[in-house]
Amino acid sequence: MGSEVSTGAGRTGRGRVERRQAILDGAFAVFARRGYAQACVQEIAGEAGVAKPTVYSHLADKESLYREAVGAAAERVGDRSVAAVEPLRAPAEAPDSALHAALTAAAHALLLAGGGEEARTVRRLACAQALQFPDLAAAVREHVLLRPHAALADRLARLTLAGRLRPCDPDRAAEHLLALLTGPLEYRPQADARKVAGEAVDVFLRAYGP
Amino acid sequence: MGSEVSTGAGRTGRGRVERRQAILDGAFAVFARRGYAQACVQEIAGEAGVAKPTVYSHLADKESLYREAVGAAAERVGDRSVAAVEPLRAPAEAPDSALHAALTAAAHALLLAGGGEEARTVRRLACAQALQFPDLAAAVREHVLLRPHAALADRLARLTLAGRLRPCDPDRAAEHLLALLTGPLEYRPQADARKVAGEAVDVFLRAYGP
DNA sequence: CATTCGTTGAACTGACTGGTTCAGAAAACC
DNA sequence: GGTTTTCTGAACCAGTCAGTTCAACGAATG
Repeated sequence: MGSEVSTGAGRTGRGRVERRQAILDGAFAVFARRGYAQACVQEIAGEAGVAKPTVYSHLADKESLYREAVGAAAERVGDRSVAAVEPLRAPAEAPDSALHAALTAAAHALLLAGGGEEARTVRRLACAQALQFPDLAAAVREHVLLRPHAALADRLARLTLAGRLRPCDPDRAAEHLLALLTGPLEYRPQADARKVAGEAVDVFLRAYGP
Repeated sequence: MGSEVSTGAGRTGRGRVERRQAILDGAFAVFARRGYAQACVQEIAGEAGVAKPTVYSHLADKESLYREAVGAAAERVGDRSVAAVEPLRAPAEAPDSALHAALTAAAHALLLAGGGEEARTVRRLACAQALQFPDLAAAVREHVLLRPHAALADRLARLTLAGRLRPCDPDRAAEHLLALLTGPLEYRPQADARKVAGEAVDVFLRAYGP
């Protein structure tokens, strides 16, 4: 009781939240390379440079470890994806080549955010335990899939209204653009992101251009 | 040794292979609803209407059960997908509307084969244990993803050569069409397959039509 | 009828691991 | 330096489940 008065921080001077974060980071790393069932709490503790009881003093059990670690990562990925779409606020009077460039840039950023290592891992982990933790899978889906889709659809709607795209359902258009982006990665995981983005935008604009 | 002479069948008069198949079917069902770790061999035996030692008399261990069951299902899905593309051998002199119709039919069939319950389950199971059985994941990928892609690319190449599509890389075109098909299912799992297929082909032909 | 072979049910072993406990070490605080 | 608190390491408990063993059973077979 005395220590919190003196420092004002959580409990032990400095390092309460940092240590919790270290544990969550370790948990994510271990879950990523072992999967849920194979990961043992012992190893997570080691990864975080901490003893097993310490882990349990921060998170209730293995399940919480998983939920917190994966959920936080999903949020990060979602944030990055939404941010990638944000610059797509086209000034109405720009030429068509600028639209093409802006779209390509956004597509490329989106691909880096949604196809990167962390994003891939999050999707795999969520899918792997979808039966056991369906609510977590739903939350990940919300962050990683639906939020970026909604953000992109918003931008496309504005572009359509500005006459930069042929009249269309922006939700449908967003689905198609995202599919054109992420689909090729399934078939060629090693493909150059910039090239994939360029091709996707080309096809998209041929179909949805004015 | 004596019995095979008399009946000519595997071992016990009738039912050796049928029983093995029943066990594999049971295994697939149980793995599908529990996941690998949660599934216990006892339940698989029950699902197949058989005792636990009988299971082990047909397959070596739980891992084999998983590999055989998932592998066989992946092969079925792959076969169905390839068959869906097969009718796309367009007579060269047909009108463009016939191309559109044929493409839509193939797309719809492809969607039913690759987006159906079994296909989804196979993908989930393979992805879930990808770390533990990477070779199985690769095999599933081969059957469920790469084989249909190659078959479709073949058809698109012939169509391109016949002047029915604008000159393009058929591999890339196949990726894009498949992406347009399966992508929307990620965002709207309940969507009408026929509608999704129609929209995908519309977009595809606007971008790749002659 | 006697034999043979696969099936069955049940019990058993062995390994693994999540989660807890506890006494002692280390560090922060005054 | 003395006090308090957290962290550590190790042992421990309990539950689960893969895989095995075995005696009894039943159906074909001769």
